[in-house]
Amino acid sequence: MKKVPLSFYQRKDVVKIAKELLGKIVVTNFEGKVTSGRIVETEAYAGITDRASHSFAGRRTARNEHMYSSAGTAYIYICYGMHQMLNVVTNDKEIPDAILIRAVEPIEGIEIMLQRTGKARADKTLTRGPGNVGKALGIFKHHSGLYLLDEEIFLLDDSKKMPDENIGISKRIGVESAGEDALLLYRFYVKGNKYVSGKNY
DNA sequence: CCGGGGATTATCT
DNA sequence: GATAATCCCCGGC
Repeated sequence: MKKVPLSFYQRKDVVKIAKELLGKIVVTNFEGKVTSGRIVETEAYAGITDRASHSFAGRRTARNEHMYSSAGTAYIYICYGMHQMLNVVTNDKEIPDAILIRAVEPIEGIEIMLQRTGKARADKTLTRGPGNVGKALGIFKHHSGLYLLDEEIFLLDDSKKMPDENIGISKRIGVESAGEDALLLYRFYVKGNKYVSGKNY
């Protein structure tokens, strides 16, 4: 299986890329512990024009600095003081587009994921929702800035095509304070997959 | 299955 | 000092 190439991330249309990330496989390899899962839910955050984006209106701080990195960088931040959220940075350097990985379907290293999350069983909550994805894959804020073509966090493409009729589209979750931008249809998910968060599947 | 509310702290004002 | 791109548990049905 091949890594998702840099050219995939370098394109300009972050919403299109968010949709195309469905079906790709996220792998983490930290200290010899390999865990992976198939992406089943994503959300696009469209840089400086998107009121729901951390980089809206060009806001740039220590937290969101990696949104401005070149395509194929991981942007990880802490939400609600405890959840580690994994994003994929797209578009040119200095253009802060990113895609939040909201849910994956576990593939490899399920025992490790159970240890990390403290769960007794591998049920649908193991990797459902962005906070759980970060926890199961062992992702922390200090991993922000890693390059997705290196060996610690990367994406694989198994060449299976995700048919359009299997893809659901909706507004994003938890961004009510973004005004009218909260209505944008920037969330994509695999219809019927039990790991998709929310009730919308 | 569904809704309400508490947890918990980095980050920004 | 307020907010946050969330999660879990609990009670009710």
